Order: sequence, then structure tokens, then C-alpha cells
Amino acid sequence: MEDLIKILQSRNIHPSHQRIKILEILEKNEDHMNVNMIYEELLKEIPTISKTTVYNTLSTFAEKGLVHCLTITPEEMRYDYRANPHHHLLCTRCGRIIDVDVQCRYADTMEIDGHCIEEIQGYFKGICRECLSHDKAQKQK
Amino acid sequence: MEDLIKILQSRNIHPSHQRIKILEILEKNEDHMNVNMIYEELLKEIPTISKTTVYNTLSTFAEKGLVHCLTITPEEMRYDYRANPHHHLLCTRCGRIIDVDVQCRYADTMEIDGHCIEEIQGYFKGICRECLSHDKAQKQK
DNA sequence: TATTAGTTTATAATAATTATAACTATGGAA
DNA sequence: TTCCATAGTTATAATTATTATAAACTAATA
Repeated sequence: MEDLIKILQSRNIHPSHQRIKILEILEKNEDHMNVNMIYEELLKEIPTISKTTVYNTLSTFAEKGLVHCLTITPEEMRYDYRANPHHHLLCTRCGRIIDVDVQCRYADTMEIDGHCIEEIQGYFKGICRECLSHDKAQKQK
Repeated sequence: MEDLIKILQSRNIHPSHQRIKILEILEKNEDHMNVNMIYEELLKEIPTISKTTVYNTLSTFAEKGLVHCLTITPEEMRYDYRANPHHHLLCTRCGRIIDVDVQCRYADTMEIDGHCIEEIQGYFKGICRECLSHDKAQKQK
């Protein structure tokens, strides 16, 4: 709680009740929630929360560099809360987005073909570990 | 024209007038159009074309592996028509998506952390060559 | 107390995409 | 030729994520 407030303050974000709760949810959940997932979680604690607040808060967080926006799924934006740079796996079976610790060869190159690179976004499509082991378990039956 | 028909036939896609024209537009344009851009181009040649046809056709093309869907821009889907695997640059200045010939170290790894990898999507965010040189020209004035 | 800025909420507007059903063209069978 | 079936196209409506707008609320301060 105190930590969350400090995190917000360090980014010049006024730590309101709603913002603290949203950050808390982002910390607890690892699979890159969309606005609706966050909203549903929030409802359990703040039944009067508005979806607009979720949108506003996340866009403030993104502006201040607290979260990264992932455009991996075509339907909606996903939000990534983790300090170190990393890539993602979009599981085509269960739909989860999972962190993958992989560096790209060009990770620190700031210039390619004359273009100036500011950010690297990479992701894999495939089937996650959990779905694979579930498959195996099914076959053995 | 004949070539376009052959390309469609080789993928088991019946070469209708509309489909040929859409493929033609994809061949001519390099910057990863969205549905609306393609639709606007089509209107010049087929004024009665429907946007639904564009959606249908592109989803057929994607199914048959003729195009790849890019979820780089948050607003809408972009379509990539090019044979060889490559990455992209999203220019934050002009909004174009530009092909970048760069291989990732893990490009042929099919397994990471126990996950099965089927496809790699990578893109960079930055400022493209053209926008950069435009900046320079402005400064010199 | 009154005021102000910042935050949250409710509501409406926008826009990409999908769903549905009607229409059209084509090619084969009778 | 005429009829029919199928695939493809079109028009229209429905869905849904996101943004815009304005009103209501909160907390701090003069």
C-alpha cells in the first residue's frame, strides 16, 4: 500500500484511491490485462468505479511510463506492468499473453537503415507451456 | 494481371474481379494499408465496391497465407503483403509502417521456455528515415 | 465559507469490425 | 435455352473498444 503510493508519487501521479487500486491489480496479475479485466477486478472493491476512470488512469500511467501498451491482440489494448524490457508470447490456444525473457540482437541498436529506433516491440505467437502439458495429459488418457 | 490470377489460383482462391484488384493494390503499395486505405483505392476503379468485400477478401487472403495481419497500430488492422519474413518500423511521426530487414537471434528457434513458437512478430517504434531528413532540411532553413 | 484544481462519473459519440440477409454472376444439368 | 446451385458481392444493422464531453464530486487552500 505504502509502496504503491510511493511508486505513483515517484512518477508524479497523485495517488488517489482508484489509482492505487488499479496499480495494485496490475501488480498482482501477470497476464497483461485489458481494460475490461481490470474493470471487473475493480468492481469487487469499488462497486461505483467507472470504466472511463480505468481508461483515464491507464493512459496517465502510460504517459508517465508506468505501464506499456501492447497492441498484440487485435480486439483491444493490453497493459504491461513490468520494469525490465522483455518480449511476449501470445498463446493461440488460451489467449494469454506471457512474458518471455529473450533479448533481440538489435536490442541496443538505436539506428537501422537510417531510421531512428526508440522502442522495440516483439512478440511470439504459439502455444504456451501450460496448454502443451494439458495436451499431453489429454493424450495419455 | 495474368500473374495476379495465377497467384490467387495457386492459393486456391477463385480470382474474381474484386479479388484481383485488391491483390493488385496490395502489390503496388508498400506501406501496409488498413482496410480503409484499400477501400479508397478500390473506389477509383470499382465505384460499387463494398467495404464488407474488402474485409471478406482480406480475411480469405490471410487464411490462405497470402497476407499477414499486423496488429501494430492500436486503431485498426494493417495488412502485410510480402513473401519473406521481416520486421517493421512504425514511424511515430508520419504513422507509416515500413519494412525492415532484420533477423532476430531466435528466428529459427521453435521452442522457448517450454512454449512452442509458431510465429514471430516484431516491430520497432521510432522515426523513419524520411521524417528525419525532413527534420534536417527544416533546421537548415 | 468560498473557491479552485484535479479526479471521477455518467452519458453520448465515434469508428473498426462482424453478422445477417438479400442480391448477382457463373457454370453445369436438364 | 432455361433452371438451379453455389460462390461471391453488396447493403444494412449490430457489436464493441475507445474517446469526447460535461456534470458531479473531493480535497486542499485562501
